[in-house]
Amino acid sequence: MPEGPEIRRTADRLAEAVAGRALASAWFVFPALKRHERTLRGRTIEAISARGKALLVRFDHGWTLYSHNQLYGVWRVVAAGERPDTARSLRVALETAERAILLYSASDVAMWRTDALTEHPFLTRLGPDVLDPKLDADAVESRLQDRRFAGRRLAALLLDQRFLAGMGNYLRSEVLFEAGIDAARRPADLDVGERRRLARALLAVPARSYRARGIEAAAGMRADYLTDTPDAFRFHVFDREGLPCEHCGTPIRRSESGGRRLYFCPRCQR
DNA sequence: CTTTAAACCTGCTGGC
DNA sequence: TGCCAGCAGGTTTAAA
Repeated sequence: MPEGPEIRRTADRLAEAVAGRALASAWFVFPALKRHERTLRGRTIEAISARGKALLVRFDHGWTLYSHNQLYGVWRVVAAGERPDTARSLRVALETAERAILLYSASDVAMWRTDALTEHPFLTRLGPDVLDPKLDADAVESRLQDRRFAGRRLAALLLDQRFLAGMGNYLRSEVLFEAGIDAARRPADLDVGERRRLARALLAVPARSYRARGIEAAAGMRADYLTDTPDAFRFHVFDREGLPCEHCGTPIRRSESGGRRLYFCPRCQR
């Protein structure tokens, strides 16, 4: 689901189940995609990957399926022929001989030719993926100094997928806390040390979340991320309003920015 | 240009 | 139990 680490984990899980396999059938609820059902039959799923919060399924005939889960989309892996009893609405079903991958609830789904000059319009606007292992702190630092981004408040910038794809709302709070920087600051106003700390946190926090299997290791949605499973990603500020900061003991505060929840330590973040 | 507010997609939770 | 409002980890659009 939602942020970059969770989407990438989903891609891993789907790839493990069906990548390299031939499709026995394909089904779409969307009228615009119906015509692909026939052409996909017998095609091989070459790869399943994530780019930011977009999930991509590449087929061997030069087409790629794009899906965006927004807040509610869910990909599931089931045995071939199985259709779990759920209130969610099924949107896509890709079935191999042994297993099927099912997309529920998402409405932002498209197919496009992978070798076409025009990429999916959403992808062309994305910045580098925060989870890309080739992305290093130097690159993030120089991006912070890019004049497209340097004058913007970090609160808004860290959610902007054109800056870094895959960032999201819980990561925003956690990255700023890790860097010790207030969300109202702008990249242009940071000193060298602060900029360095922010660049490192922008890479380290999402990577840590990904390694911990994101915030839904336990498999569901809300509530699950509050339970302290040993290998789960642990929040330091997000969803911790009123609890003491682990560094200084000051109560964590909650505010709103861009209509989204923002949590921070008023003392540690300057 | 940036920021803000509202709308939209859908599902879950809590209160009455 | 059932209904409804409110909220949600996202994004787009229009207005300020």
